[in-house]
Amino acid sequence: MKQEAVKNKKINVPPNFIRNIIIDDVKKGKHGGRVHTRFPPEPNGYLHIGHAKSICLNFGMAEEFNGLCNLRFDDTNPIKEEEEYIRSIQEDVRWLGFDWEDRLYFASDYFQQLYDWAVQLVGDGKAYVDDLSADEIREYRGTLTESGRESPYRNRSVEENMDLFQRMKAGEFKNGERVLRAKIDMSSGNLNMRDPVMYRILHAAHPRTGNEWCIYPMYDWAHGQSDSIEGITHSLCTLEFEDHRPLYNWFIEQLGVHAPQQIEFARLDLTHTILSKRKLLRLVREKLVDGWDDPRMPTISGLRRRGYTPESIRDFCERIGVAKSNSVVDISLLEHCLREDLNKRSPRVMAVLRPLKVIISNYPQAKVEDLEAENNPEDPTAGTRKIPFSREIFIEQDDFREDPPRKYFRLAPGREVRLKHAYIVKCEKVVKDGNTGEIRELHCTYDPGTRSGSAPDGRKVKGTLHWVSASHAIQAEIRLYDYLFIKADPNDVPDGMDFVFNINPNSLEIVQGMVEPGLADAGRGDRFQFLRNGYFCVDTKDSTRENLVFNRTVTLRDTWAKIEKKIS
RNA sequence: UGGGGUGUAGCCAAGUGGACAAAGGCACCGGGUUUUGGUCCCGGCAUUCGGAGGUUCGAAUCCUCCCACCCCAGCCA
Repeated sequence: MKQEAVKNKKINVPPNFIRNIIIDDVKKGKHGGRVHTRFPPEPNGYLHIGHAKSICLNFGMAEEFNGLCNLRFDDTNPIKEEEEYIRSIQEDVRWLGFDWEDRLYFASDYFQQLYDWAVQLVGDGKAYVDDLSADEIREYRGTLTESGRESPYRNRSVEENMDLFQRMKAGEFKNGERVLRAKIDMSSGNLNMRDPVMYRILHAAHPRTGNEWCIYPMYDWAHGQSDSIEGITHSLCTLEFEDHRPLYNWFIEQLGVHAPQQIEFARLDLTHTILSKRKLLRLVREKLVDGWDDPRMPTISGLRRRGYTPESIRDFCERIGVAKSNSVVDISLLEHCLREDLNKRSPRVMAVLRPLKVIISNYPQAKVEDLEAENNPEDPTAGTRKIPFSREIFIEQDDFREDPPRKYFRLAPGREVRLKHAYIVKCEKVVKDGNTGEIRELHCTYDPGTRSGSAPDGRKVKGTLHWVSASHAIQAEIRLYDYLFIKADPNDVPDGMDFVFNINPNSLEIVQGMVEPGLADAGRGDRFQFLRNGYFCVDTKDSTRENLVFNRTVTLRDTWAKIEKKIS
């Protein structure tokens, strides 16, 4: 039995090329068989589902091979980085279920070491101070097809470079006046090797180091060396860094320090979603959404507020695999993982989104019955609860059709339907507004012999509706979320337009619904399945005891919607 | 003749010369169960691996050429 479980676990974890490399390295005893990874976010925005892929990979590989995974902030650009992001990123990684223990690091922790190493390279004649302006450096760099030219300052003496670099650090020069560059090869086909900038002058306060520094290392100079300092064995990053790898290796080799192996994988892309930090920032800044944690955002905080579980996100990250081809994952896979998890764990509850009053004419005026309802058919241990039933109830407007289409087996004039956990009722009369013709209420009769829903005569009733007792139900604000972008590819826009063009105008619809009375005690963040509707959670920001607010996490699969679409 | 990558079903993705007339998942399409048109269960869904040649008894896997797409010219990461 146990063996089977182990086997099943193995089967469920799809192999990927990174795991294969690590297995191989461990087998060969590389790095003493050690596995040490890191998740290295830049604190310039909130984490999103794409980062979750990287987090799961890095922490996952470490866990699988009894290794370690660090959390390291790549905070080398004080102009873009903020404390708020440092805070939120930690919260999100933790919420996803990962633990960096005492290994919280910052590239800025290594500024002094990085500087000392830079001095070493200057001393070795492998780095030089360049006085060219940014524009000139670009010109000298050449183009994709033409070789670059060497800077006139490239062959300064070690002494002069040393002096200038120290003065850069001392704050003698203004922003942009000079940079430190590695002396590599201006004719390389790889632009990253054409004397990359290592340090730029930035007279800006850093969230962590304050005004201690006015020169800041560039990514290429900081990242690999940080990896090395931390003893990272496998430095996993995304595809766009593939042609930085030669530079990554070059620095490590010049320094002769511990050499981590950089391995690149394809970043996640999702349909109906945008995962560019720049674009997400724009949605926030232009108030096209209600902040980073708007439930329509693909950010971890948005998904959390929407009602996603960390388990479902981790499952998703496992299922999409890890490879090197650029791909766009269908968001329905994410939703599938979500539903699968929520189905197992969510208590069922009845809530009517768009109420239609039903009067059960043959039910006694003042009578109230407490009916027993199971909390979760998927989980027998979830128990049961009592829900009140009375003469006047609300059902969903969608559950009644005056002129029902084919295959519709909900309520219609003269038809019978079962009320979940209650009785079979029959629609006797439709009451309409005299002026508008709008359906006001329904008059039904119930069959007292069908309590709990089954008929003693054995007659079959196809439809089962959810409902709430009108006088007992409580009102709640229900926020119905849909995709933020109408098109699978939000960037597919007419000439001159951008992704904002594809924002779904109906991504949020707010209704005042009626929910069963037991929900009065629901606390922020609690998740439920609203029977036949979907999964909902109590909003963590706006919900109060007096004014319950629910977010729709995801709908239930809706076979009827498909049938209806087909027959119409 | 710039460099670096990738191409397996609508979408992800295993597979790295022989038990492959190519796993698995999502989506989709049928059917069954069902007091959620939910869940669950069963079945279908690539004679073919970007294309063309070649090597081999045997190729998605090796070789050659070609095609398509992605990334790189920040003192961003």
